[in-house]
Parts: sequence; structure tokens; C-alpha cells
Amino acid sequence: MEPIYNQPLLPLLSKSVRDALIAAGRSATYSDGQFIHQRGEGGPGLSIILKGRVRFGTYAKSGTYIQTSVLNAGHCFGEATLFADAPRAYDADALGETKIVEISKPRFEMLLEQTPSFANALLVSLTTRLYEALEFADDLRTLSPEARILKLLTRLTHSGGFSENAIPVRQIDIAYTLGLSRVSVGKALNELQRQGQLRLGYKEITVVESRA
Amino acid sequence: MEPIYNQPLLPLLSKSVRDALIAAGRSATYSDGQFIHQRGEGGPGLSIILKGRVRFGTYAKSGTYIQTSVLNAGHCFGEATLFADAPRAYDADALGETKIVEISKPRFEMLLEQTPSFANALLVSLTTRLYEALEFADDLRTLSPEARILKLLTRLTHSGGFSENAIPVRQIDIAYTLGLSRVSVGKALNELQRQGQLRLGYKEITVVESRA
DNA sequence: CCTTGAATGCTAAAAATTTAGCATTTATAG
DNA sequence: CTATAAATGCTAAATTTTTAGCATTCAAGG
Repeated sequence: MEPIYNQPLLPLLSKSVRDALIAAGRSATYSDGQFIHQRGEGGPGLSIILKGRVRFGTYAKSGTYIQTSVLNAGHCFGEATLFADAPRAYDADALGETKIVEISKPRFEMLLEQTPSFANALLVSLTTRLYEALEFADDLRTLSPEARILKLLTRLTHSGGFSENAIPVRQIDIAYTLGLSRVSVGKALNELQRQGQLRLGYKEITVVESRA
Repeated sequence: MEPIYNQPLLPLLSKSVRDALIAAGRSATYSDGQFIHQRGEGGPGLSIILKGRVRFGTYAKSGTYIQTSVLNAGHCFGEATLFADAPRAYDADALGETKIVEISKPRFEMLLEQTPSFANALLVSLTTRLYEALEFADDLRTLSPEARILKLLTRLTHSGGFSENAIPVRQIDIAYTLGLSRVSVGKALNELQRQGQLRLGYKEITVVESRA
């Protein structure tokens, strides 16, 4: 089964719509690690990532951090504040220098009404994200830690825009993403390296291309 | 944090749009347990549940069934065939007597173009489903089996349209849904019953209303 | 070339979960 | 009422995963 890759919003829009959207919002720049918003706070609006990446997550009762997702440039977030009247569901912080445009609810609704292609792009982006989330949940329940890790790294290699195959990632971040302990991640990574599927570095992992 | 409840498509539409939608499709009725489609097969189109419920899932490599989701009447599915050019991602079968309308891709696109409120309803439905899926994935990683089971049952009590609080469910289905073994589910259920949070029956569980 | 903090490696005990098997209960069809 | 198949209950061993702690490696700044 082919995995479904999420499609960022911006590339789905024509240049004119994209420009109108960006012009309608208020933009802000965040430095690496800086908080964008905390869960529960913030008014309704659509946020679009122009540059950088945004990490979403929560601190579990046990105190450990759980990463829900990472969205790359081009993606939007905050749809639930518009379509479900919900507050921001997650803490969001910047990965690397990150630029965000935020479009207020009234402006968003105006644009949505005036621009049919905008709704279409949103539908495509949301649909792909939904199916990706469903697939991820399936994987949590069915795949071994090793398989999950390999799949995650493969996805990062493809979507990440990283030069070669070297992914700049800490083992602890993989643990956060997959809901595993650091020890389990380390053990699985070493096993995968032993099998020749990847090479481990310091804050860096290289996926070996399979000759499929 | 309030959970986000998914919103079915149909109630979000005006009667006229709803009728037009249903009239544009081809409807079929399925009996309990009957296959609607298998994963990988079937052409592009939007399917809408008029009556009954549909269960989506896959058989894992280990041979055990994994249930991805259950959609109630009013919901639609197959969006990914329209917006992501993907084949049907899951096996689907009917829970109880179930009636489905299927709208072909060309007709769907026509309706979407002509009816702005249709796009809006789809956006609401997809957004709520996306955030529900994200929350579910978070729960898989953070909550104990007991907490997950209680949350699932509470959700079923609310969304299920079941008369009292008695939910007709087998323990094995809970296991499928949450990716647990039947033994773990049984153990957790007994513990929850011991705590007075629910009452177990044969193919039936009653959630005790908390006096919160 | 050191020093230092972060990241990774490693180990063993503890805890959680699954597997496998069989016993018991339940509803239903005959 | 009885037989039957399905669902649930129960148990112990095997496996997986986490927790906790400390050792080692790495890269960057002084």
C-alpha cells in the first residue's frame, strides 16, 4: 500500500490567490525553538507557514513531551479554530527560523467565499493530512518499533528537503514522535544499522537506499 | 481539554443541497457484515452513509484485524479517491443494515463547483475528523489501556445514538479498535468495573455517569 | 587543547503486555 | 429443555518495553 503524503496548502494555490492570502494576513517571524502559541490560547484564524517548520505537541500527564506532528513550509494550521470553534489544540513552536502569516477569521471567510479554488486547495490539503493521520494511527497499533522508526525516517528523507539522505534528528525526538522510550529507540536503531538499513551519526541518521 | 467530536457531512447541508446530492448518486443497501469495498479496489467517488454504520479496517501482517474507524450515518468517505487520487485505503463493511449513496467523480465535481455551501460542509467534516484522528493517535501514545478504553466507551455512548448507556460491543472489538490484546482489554474492563466506572454485560457495556 | 553540556551507549531490574491454552458463561436455535 | 457456538474469564509463561542509572562519545566555546 502506497503511503499517502500530505500536500501543503500553498503549492496548491495559484500565485494570485497565494499573494492575496499572504497580503490579507499579519506575518511574524520566530527563532528556533520559540513558542508560537500554547494550547488553549489564541483567537480563531488560519496560520500559514511561509518559512521554516512548526512542531506541535503536548506534555503528557507523565511529564514527557508528545509530539503530534511537524508541518513544513507551505502548510497551514488552526483550521479547527475556524471550522470547529475549537481553541488551539496543541503547543506550537518553531523549528529553525520560521515565518508565519496569520489570517483573521473574518478575512479568511471573505477570501474563502470569493475564491472557489481556495476551498478546493484546503480540501486537498486536509484530506491528505487526514489519511496520513489515520495511517499513522494504524502504524502505532500494528508495526514493530523498528518498522515504525524506519518508516518515519524514510518519510523524513522524502519530505524533509534534506540534501542527501542524512537526516538531522536526535534519537530522543524519534522517541517523542513515536511514543517510545529513548532506550527502545536506540536499541531499534542499532538493530537497523546492523541490518545495513541505515547509518547512525551524532544528531544525524542516514537512510540507506534500498535496491528495490 | 475538550475532545473534538467529528461532524457528519449531511446535517451540515441544507435540505435542498442534501437532496440534490442524494439524487446525484447511485444508492445501494448492504446487510450486516456485508463487504462494501475492499482496499485497493473501486473507482473514485464520494460515498455517503444514509443509514447504518460502516467499519473501516485492514488485516495486519500478523493476521489480526485492525479497525481504523467506524463512521455513522451522515458521514461520507472516499474523499481520498477524489482529492488525493488514491485508491480506497481500507476494507469497508456494513455494521447493521446500511444504505450508501455513491456519487461519481464528475458529478461530485459539478456539485462542488455549483454549491459553495457544499465545500464548506466538507471542510468542517474533514477538519473535525482530522483533529479527532490526531487526538486518537496522541491517546495511543500517552494513555494507559484503561484510560483509552474508558474514553472510547464514553465516545461511543455519546455518538452512538444508543438508547440508554448500554453499548452493544464485544471486548474483542475494543481490542481491534485500540490495538490491544483481548486479555488486556478484559483485565482493564474488570478493573474499571471494580472502580465502579462501568458495568459489564454479555456483548454489552454500560458506562456509569460520572457525577462530575 | 581543554572543558563542558548534550547526546548516545549500555546494563539490569521492574513493569506491562502478549501469547496460548483451557474453563466458564451466555444467548439462541432446535 | 438441551445442545451449541460465541463470548468472556482466567492463568502462567514468554516477550516486550520502560525505568533508572551511569559510562562514553561528540562538538563547540573558551
